[in-house]
Amino acid sequence: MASKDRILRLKEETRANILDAALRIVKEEGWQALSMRKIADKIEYTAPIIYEYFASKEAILLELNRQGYLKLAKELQLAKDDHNSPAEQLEAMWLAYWNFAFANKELYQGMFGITTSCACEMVNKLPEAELPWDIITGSISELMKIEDLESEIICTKYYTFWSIVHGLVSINLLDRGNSDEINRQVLRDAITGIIRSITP
Amino acid sequence: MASKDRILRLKEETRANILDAALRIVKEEGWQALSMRKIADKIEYTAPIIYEYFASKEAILLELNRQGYLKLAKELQLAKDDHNSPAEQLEAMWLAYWNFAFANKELYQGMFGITTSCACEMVNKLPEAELPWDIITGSISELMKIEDLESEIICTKYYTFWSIVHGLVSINLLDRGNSDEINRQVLRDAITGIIRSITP
DNA sequence: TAAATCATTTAACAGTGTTAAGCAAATGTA
DNA sequence: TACATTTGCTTAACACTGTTAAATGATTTA
Repeated sequence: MASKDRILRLKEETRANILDAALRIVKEEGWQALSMRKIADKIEYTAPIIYEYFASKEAILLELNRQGYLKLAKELQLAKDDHNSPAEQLEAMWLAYWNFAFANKELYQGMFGITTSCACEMVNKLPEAELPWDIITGSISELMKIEDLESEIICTKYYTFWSIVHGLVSINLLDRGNSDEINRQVLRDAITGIIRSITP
Repeated sequence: MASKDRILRLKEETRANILDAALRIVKEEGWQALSMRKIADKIEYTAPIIYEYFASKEAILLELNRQGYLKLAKELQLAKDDHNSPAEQLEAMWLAYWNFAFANKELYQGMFGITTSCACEMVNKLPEAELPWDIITGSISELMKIEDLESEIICTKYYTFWSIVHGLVSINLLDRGNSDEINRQVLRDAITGIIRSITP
């Protein structure tokens, strides 16, 4: 009886190992270099065994992204909890978003890269309460004193925020035109600018 | 003697055909589906012939991107020429940028997609006068009454502009959270906001 | 007409994701 | 203990990828 548990635990472990190996390869050699056989090598198995844990390579990428969204949500929540006023919360959250992107470059590329079009579908499959979207719009609606989280105005403001931060992030991920500090300042200016513009 | 010319002309033509076929495949089936054999099929040759015209698949992608940058620059210049004041020029140019992105979705993805890291290196290999960068910073420096196009302040403002527009574009390319009109309005607001903030 | 060059194709290599078949060890059953 | 069954894992294979070398057949040159 208990051996069943042990086996299940082992299975869960190799599943985690697969994901871990995949992410390690991506960090070392980039998304392009990720292959099933390389993953298998890293966990000291042969390739077909992976299909016992994931239906396809795509499924592995999807799961990595899912974990990325959860991780991002967790860090946003952490940043939010550190502050009381919605304005401070928003600033802290978008800075946390920025930090997440650079601390997890490859993950972020997978999650929000233009070519990986799964981002949208993926986001919708996550547990609602833990979505980055909800955590942030909460503060926006509080700041604007609008109850309905799904209202058009909240949605628009959220997208404005997201666009600016994501734009800065992605341009820095591919070009790094300015120094870190300058870009951080641009980010800060943009964020406080929007916050001011939506503060009643 | 003249036959040499004819042959050269034919060669130039098939080179263009290769690029054309590649872009058509990408538009029909996405970047992921692009393969040498498919290109060869479309131009009614076999795959190895492509290597007479391009060193590798990567080289084809690079050339497609190059053409994309030139096309974008041309449209920016066109938009610029339609207006006199630098403020109007900037608004028109960023709207043209936005329109280019959606009229050439796949091309834009290739040019500025996070995962395709060639964007930065590519841009630097283009004839200077025709770079998007130069066309836009010209108007910024005129508006701010600063001579030096390479000065830090101009550079920063350019990146601020670019980040916001690119952010809006790329999020709309993967999510389309709002309607077209709303996003266009967000874009307009953002652009006029920055223009106002840098107008002396 | 013979030689040389050119354009193009076929065949092949190493790699990819994925599936099916096989094997060998562990487990369940009598 | 002996047999049957399931499990874990590997080998072999398929269709595809980018790319290269060799072979072929047509065209130009001498």
